[in-house]
Amino acid sequence: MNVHDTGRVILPDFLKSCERCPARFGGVCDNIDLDALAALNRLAHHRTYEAGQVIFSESEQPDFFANILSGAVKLTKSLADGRQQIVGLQFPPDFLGRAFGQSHACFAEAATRVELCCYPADAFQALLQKYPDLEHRLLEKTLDELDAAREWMVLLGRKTAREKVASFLMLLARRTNKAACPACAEESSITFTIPLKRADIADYLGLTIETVSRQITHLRHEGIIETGAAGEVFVPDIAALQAAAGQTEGA
Amino acid sequence: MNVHDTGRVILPDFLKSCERCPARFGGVCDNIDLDALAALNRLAHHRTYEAGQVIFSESEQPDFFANILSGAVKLTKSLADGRQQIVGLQFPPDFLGRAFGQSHACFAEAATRVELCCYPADAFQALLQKYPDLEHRLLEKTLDELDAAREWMVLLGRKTAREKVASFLMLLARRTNKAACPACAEESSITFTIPLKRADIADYLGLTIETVSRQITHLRHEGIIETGAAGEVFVPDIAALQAAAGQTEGA
DNA sequence: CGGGTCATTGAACCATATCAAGTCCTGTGG
DNA sequence: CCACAGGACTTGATATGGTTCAATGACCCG
Repeated sequence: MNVHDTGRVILPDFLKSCERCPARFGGVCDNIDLDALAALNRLAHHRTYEAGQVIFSESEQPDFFANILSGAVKLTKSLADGRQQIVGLQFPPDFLGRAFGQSHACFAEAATRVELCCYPADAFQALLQKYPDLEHRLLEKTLDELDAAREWMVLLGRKTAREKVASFLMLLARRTNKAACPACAEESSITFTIPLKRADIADYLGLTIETVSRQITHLRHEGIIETGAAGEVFVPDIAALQAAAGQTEGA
Repeated sequence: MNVHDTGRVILPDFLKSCERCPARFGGVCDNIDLDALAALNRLAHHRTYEAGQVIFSESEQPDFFANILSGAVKLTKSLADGRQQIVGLQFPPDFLGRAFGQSHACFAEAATRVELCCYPADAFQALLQKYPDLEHRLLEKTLDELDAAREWMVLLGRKTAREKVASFLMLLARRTNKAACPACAEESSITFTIPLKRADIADYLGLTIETVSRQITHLRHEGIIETGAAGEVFVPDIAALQAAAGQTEGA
């Protein structure tokens, strides 16, 4: 993960729209020089997708890249017979799209209502070339995603259903609150909302919806989580959930 | 994947040692400007590891990065109780190491005898800053690895044991021969050697050694592969193996 | 109230794990 | 040349976690 130090910089007036941007800290546009930011700003246009809408599809040539401003995006890949796997779940301030590729190699779909800050593909790639700072940020973010993907490979290959579900809840606890409130990382309890249907969770964890449902029920009976309406989850003791998730040795 | 166009450039004398390097095409040092290449060349020193030797370990701060010149490297992560998952299998001309990180987030071990072309970490990162070309190449390679990791997530989460083993063999067929002979991609049959023990294959595929063994036997009985001594595999009809591997929709 | 989607629960089944021999290969020493 | 020891792999029998199939329940919206 990256240290953000642009917070100190006061943006000039014409970058007002970036000042309060949810992707301001941690996005590709964070911690780059002002010229680059200004150029990006000129390129940007916002777009909104409703839950379930396709953002781009596999094998389609990228025509734009984007920062996620709000909501959650599923990246999925499927086998010829329809089996699906979610290969990435993205939240603000993640970057969306595969630079320098013939195609995004996967399918992106809004899991909830999603707001994006979009850049036309060609122009963005030109900026990457012009501003090494920007390319550096993209590299950092790509490396972080690679780390996350590998962490998930451990989950998919070696964890039990219970550990998978617990890990998924831990991920949400971390991702959906870090942005909102970096300080509350210290809290020992937490509340958040699951932005996915059971079918999506199953596709993310390499399980079936029935197994996901059973494991959630099981965690509830154990007192590790409490559930409310509309996918609300309360975790009284994060450490207990963490333990149920099984830890990777390094961490 | 990237197009290599440096082939046309004739290297000056003092870069002789790079001229015949197995990482010359496709490595981080491919397709960068001559100054950058010369700087890398000055930094580089070769190192050899025997099969089974640890190259670096998780949580250790990176002190060098490297190109793989020959052999195969396993990147593994494990859970606290010892369950293991191989999260990356690297061949020439792959890049080894996590730039800009507090730690490599995984454990690297030589799967076979391995030759590396190593760069001291600090100096290499300084070059990344100095030569955007080089950083660009690293970004491209990182993006390719992310694609590969996601492809593998589909395998881990959604493929059957038979498909997993067939996919693994396809991977070897592609990786161990592409470098050696780009042209033979067109052949319909192929021979290669499995550079891993059953235990490693199992850790790569999220299976047990017994299951791996049974599936290999099964593929042999079906006539999809023939096996010789020392892990040699002959695939009479690549398309048949490809079919057994299950295809991801886009491909 | 009725029809749809989504989630939960139960029962039976099956793919893969687990446990336990056995076999093959290779190198070593007599 | 044979005996044999150890590791890697294979094969078999059994167990089980997770899937599959089927029914039911909860909620929403018109």
